[in-house]
Amino acid sequence: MGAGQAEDAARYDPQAVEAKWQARWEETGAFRARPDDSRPPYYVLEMFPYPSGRLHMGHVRNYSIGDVIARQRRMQGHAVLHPIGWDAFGLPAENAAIKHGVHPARWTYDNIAHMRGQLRRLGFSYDWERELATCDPRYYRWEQLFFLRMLARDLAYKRRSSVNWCPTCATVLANEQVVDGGCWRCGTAVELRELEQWYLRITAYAEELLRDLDRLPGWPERVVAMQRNWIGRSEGAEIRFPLEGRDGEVAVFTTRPDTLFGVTFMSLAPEHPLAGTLAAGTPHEASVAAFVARMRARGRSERAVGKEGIATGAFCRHPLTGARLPIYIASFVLMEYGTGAVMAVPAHDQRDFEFARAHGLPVTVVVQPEGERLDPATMPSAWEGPGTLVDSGEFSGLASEVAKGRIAETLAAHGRGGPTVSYRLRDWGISRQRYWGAPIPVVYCERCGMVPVPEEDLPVVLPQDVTLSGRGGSPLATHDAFVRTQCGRCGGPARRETDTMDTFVESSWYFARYCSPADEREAFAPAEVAYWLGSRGVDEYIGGIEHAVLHLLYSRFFTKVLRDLGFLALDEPFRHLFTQGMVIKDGAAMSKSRGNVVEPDDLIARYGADTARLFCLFAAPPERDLDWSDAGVEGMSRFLHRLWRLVHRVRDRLPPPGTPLPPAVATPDRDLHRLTHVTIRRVTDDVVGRLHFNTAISAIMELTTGLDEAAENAGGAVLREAVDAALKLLAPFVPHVASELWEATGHTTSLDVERWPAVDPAALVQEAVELPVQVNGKVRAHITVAAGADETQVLAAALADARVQAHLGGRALRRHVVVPGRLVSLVA
RNA sequence: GCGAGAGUGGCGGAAUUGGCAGACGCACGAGAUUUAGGAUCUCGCGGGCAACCAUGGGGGUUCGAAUCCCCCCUCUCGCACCA
Repeated sequence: MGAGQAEDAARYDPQAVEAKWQARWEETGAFRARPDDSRPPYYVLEMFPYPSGRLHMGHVRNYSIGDVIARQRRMQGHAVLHPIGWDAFGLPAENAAIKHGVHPARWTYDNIAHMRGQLRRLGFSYDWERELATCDPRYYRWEQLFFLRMLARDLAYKRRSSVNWCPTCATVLANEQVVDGGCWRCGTAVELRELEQWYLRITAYAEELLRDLDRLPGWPERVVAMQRNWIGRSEGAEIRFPLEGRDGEVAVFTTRPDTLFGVTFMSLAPEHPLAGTLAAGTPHEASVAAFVARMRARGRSERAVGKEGIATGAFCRHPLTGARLPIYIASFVLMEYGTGAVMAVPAHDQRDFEFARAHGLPVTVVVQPEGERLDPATMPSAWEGPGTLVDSGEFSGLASEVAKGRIAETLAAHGRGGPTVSYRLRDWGISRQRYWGAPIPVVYCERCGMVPVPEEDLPVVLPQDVTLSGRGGSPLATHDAFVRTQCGRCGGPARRETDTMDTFVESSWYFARYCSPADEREAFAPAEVAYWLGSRGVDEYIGGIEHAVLHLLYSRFFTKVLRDLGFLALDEPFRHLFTQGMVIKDGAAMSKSRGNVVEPDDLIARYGADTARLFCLFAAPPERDLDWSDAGVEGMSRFLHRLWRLVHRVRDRLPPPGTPLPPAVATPDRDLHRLTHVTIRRVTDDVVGRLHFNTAISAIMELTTGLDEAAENAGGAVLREAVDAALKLLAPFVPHVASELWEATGHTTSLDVERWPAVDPAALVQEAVELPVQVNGKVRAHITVAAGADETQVLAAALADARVQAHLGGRALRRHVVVPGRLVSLVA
């Protein structure tokens, strides 16, 4: 079709427009982040993706949200750091290698290349020069350094214990990575295995991690709550019960020291060290060993049914009364919590109660609730509430709350325990028996034992030439050239550690590395870190809620460790956290098995990136789940086409950019002028304050509708102001089409660096306002009064209205309320 | 059980501090234009003929409640034998 220029311009072609602007941004390095002391810094970060192969709509939404913030803050005059990278280690790469014979590195970097292309095609304003991949030795060498420094400070250590084992992934999982008794990645039921593992001492920071949650007002409450629960601080007492007839004691943790005189037996976890030894050489030995073996074979969730147990035949003594207490092994006692042993008080703990009834053990009531008398013989369940102590020696008669402290003190005086605090949080197990991860930089010397790799020998590079069988065991263990090495201390023969680190370690500090991703001498260049992170941390961190106690807890821990190691001057990594909702279609999350996946590539090919972004931002406020709607996408596309036509229709009437408004905007133009500034105010509030992009976009839509209606008659300068404002306000959402129209309306500057429009309060002033009038609580009329009218005038106008008169029906006015600018309320 | 959040038209959602409930978009209906359109434009669009009734249900506070208070129901998410 012999298209003239006019026809070309009249047609919005997103593909062409987007290609043009993406090329220009790349040429000019428009989004390069440089510290600039004349500007306030702003660091906006989205959780970096795992390079799974392709983006999904959740990514598009996540990164669209971040990009609006980045672009808007830039226009507000901030120097903005908006980086992107790849969480590139992990099991899928290794599984793909086993299945398809591709090397994990190849698979990973191919995926990165493809996904990088997708991100560029969406027009996100990243500083691509800061892109990093965690599988790059130039990245993980610093992680190995942190590990060595942690090792030197006893914040990293190795210990043998029972750990969560995923048989499908053939590796160990941290407690945080076990979800409902299954693997967080594949869902397979987790088994317990006895293994020697590396741990990071996150428990040393339990108190600070908990306390500083109060310093995170910019975090969603529920994430804070989840972390608080996860850390699980509880105050109570440690109490030690001496064993009968042998040396040693059983230590327990209890939150109810007040019930100490109600203890009738002891319960140990099957993994408790005493579980194997107490019955040794007695008639109980075989049955206890069998029970322990049976329990150990069970996973955590299988154990959670029923209250099984067995007597060891051994006894301990009550620390205050000397009473003889039988020791049991019980299925429900967890080795990971407290001391792995529980003092059983059946009258006042439901679990102990059920166990006692099942095993015919005595029940002793020592706390009587107010207005009730518990009878051990007939009570149907334990009384776990407060009350008055009975049968508790010198403590009888005390309120249970008071008795807690008294008994704990008395125990301390007798050297049998004392007040203490227990946490649910366990140390973070980071050993993984897999290949595609960062090597743990230690060696095992025949002479010196475990020896850290000297810092100057870092990085310990992951070898490329491995065979991945998928048959379990760390693949590195079979790599002779890797394993065989020299001791860094004595130079003798040594074996390398063949476990790799949990990939959550890499993602715990990447946000800081973005400050100086290419620095070869230091992990974090001080000047860059001081500027971008300072003591504030990331200004806005955006991602899914699923990492509430994984990544987000580990990152907080790492930040505090790096601070204490002198790498950062930061207490908390993320000043403000934004958790976006999921993308839902047909009532469920998009997934291949459901067949409800929308491919970003298809969407972009059909409508362009601007439409894809706009829909993600418009369909719901970002913290809520987003219901996908193909028709809704059409609507967004229509809006952009309409905008395009509108701007091209009016562009010939626009005076040159920068034409000043007349000193006083005259009446027919006032409405558009006012609408422009009302919109600026609404959009600014929504984007800066609440991050409610859906309402910001609808406000801009209203402006374009108003513009459309006023276009024929509006004066040039006011029209220019409205068009410019609309394009600037749209720039963060739909940067390509906004830039193109900006250029089409005669601007020679780049829209990306334009200043965000400011509200002119004078423009908001109205000459007359319409007010609703309520009579006895119902709106009965509308009156128009001068904007500055005082209460008397407004009331007079309301009473003069015929409909108001009719509804008053001649009755006397009993009361009136005039809210200036809002309404009039009359009571008759 | 504990913790967090949500419940508003046919649908997604709006109402920022108690002040005109339903902005904006979708879907739908009518019309215009068009060779045609799943393009574009205009109008309409919670229910009810109306008085009125409507923000999960029931009470309350108030001149006025989607919004605040009390009780209840439903749904989503997280944690859960944590001693």
